[in-house]
Amino acid sequence: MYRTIYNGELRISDINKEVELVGWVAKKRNLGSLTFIDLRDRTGICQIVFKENDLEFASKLRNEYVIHVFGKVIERESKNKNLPTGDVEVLVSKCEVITTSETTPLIIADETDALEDTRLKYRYLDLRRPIMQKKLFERAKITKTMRNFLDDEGFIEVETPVLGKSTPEGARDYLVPSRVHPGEFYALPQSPQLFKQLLMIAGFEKYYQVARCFRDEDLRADRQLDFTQVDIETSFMSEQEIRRMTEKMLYKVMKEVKGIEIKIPFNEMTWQEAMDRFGSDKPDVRFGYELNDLSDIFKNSEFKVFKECLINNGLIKGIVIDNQASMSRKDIDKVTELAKKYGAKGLVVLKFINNNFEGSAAKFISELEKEALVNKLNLKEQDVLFIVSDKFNVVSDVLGFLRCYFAKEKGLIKPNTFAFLWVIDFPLLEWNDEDNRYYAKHHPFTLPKMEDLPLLDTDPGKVRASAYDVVLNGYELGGGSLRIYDPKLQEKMFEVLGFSEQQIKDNFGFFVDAFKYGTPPHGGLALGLDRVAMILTGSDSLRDVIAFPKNASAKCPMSDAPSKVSDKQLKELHIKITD
RNA sequence: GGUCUUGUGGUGUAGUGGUUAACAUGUCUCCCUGUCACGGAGAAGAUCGCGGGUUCGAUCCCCGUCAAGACCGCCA
Repeated sequence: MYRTIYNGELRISDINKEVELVGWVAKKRNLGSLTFIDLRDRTGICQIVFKENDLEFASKLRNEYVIHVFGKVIERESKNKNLPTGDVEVLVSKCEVITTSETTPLIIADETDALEDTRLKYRYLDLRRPIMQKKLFERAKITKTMRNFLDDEGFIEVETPVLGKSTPEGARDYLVPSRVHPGEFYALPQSPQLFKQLLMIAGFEKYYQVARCFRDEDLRADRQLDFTQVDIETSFMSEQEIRRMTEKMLYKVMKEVKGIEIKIPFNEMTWQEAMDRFGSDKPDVRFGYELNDLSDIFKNSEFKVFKECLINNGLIKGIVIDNQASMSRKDIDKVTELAKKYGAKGLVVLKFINNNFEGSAAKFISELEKEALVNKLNLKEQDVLFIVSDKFNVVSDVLGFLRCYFAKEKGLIKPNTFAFLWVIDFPLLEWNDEDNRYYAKHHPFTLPKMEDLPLLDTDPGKVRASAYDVVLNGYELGGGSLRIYDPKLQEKMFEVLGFSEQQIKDNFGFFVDAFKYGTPPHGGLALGLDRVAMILTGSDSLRDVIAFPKNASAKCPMSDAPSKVSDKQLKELHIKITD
């Protein structure tokens, strides 16, 4: 036996107990004939004291040594109100060094000085920091709460294969070469989509899985190569029922993990409304700065930029930022640069000062237009109006970004506020100019809205889907849909997407076959567990809630993966490196 | 694939066309009986990412390269 109690659990009620403790030396304070050591384990730290005969031993102890301590719990002469264990300390009677430690390359404390690269290289030390442990404990609690909820609701957890079949749609697949079948490859799942639908056909009715998913795309602060989804599928449930159930689950998570009672049901917004008002299909609704359509006001504009935009079926929209008129030429240039990054050709900036507009484009605005703007936008002194004129997508992207940018700049985003939202009625399809065809916005198995079915032949881009996303603070937490269960409709979908008979057979043959044998209406959703954990722990990056993440260039700085393999391995896999 | 930013003792930063390369923290030694970001005194520790160029002289300017970060593209 190593310990009788955890370090972080010692309290005044333990006084006079003889205890055994283990842990890491977090800090040593040598006062001459008295030495204090903060001993850390996963529960926290407690102070141990060395006196008299033990002082020589204490002098040999260094940070991060693992030690085994025997002693008596005593009340402190001077207490520390900042520590849960601050009323007591352990007077050492015997101490053993279990293992020693070299000087660590980073400071093991909540406030470490190391950059992320160093932290990832020595991740096992980074994870020794109490704040990192707290985040992973919190993540585990989120998973556990979800599992408990789904178990209680009668769901069965089923594991689906990691080695599967490559599918053409969606993200780039991670491929795994087959040794037994030269020239053939497995793909790692981007999601267990097909399998969970097959489980519905099999008749399980309620399935879930905490599933690892893989996508070979570039990383971001909120994107990893491999990530975890809480994947859910149900039979015989309506869209509303699935949403209500998801809300109940998130309610429970928020209550048990954060102690916050969120409002359910969540607000709902159609995709069209989200795009029109916020320029995003995952809007952060913790602040305003909504988009306004100004096309009408400028319909007779003499301003060349606006005029040409409207002729080319574009539109003119703007956002109003309050108390922003003090921004300098330099600030405006910076914001314009950012806008260009999101595809804008330019940005019209109008300051509202002394009941008039200032800015390089102000001279192109007629008196009539000015009046209309002031009335429509309810402008106040020192407001600044940012206008973008372009195609719908560009206008939305740019203004959607700018509203978030200014909200951050102005500190409108308060920590520990959570704005959940459903975005519903997504478009079924998305046109791709490059490939000159439609792609499924969600995936090819998404059920179109029944009332929009006739449009599938006449105007496929207008068809809405029974698809929904749950959004939190501007992040897409997850999404789902009802699935097609009529083989004829599925055939039609493949047709609209431009798949040939052969392609369907090769890629989805087994799946299409299964639908011939009695398919229940079904649907579900998948929640990005990493993102939920990131937001609930108040982290800026997914990497803070994943134990061993990849860095931005898809490498693991600790293990140095990916790495070269031997010629022997390559030969077995029938693979040749060409460049 | 692209844009931008960064690279200086173990760690994190400052700085300069000619320096003994600065500061904090960490490390080591000595002193200290109530510390808890302990305090005091001292010491060690850096080919200024790598290669080339400009220059009498480059850590500094230029080019290339490598590495890291943020974002765009991409992520059904």
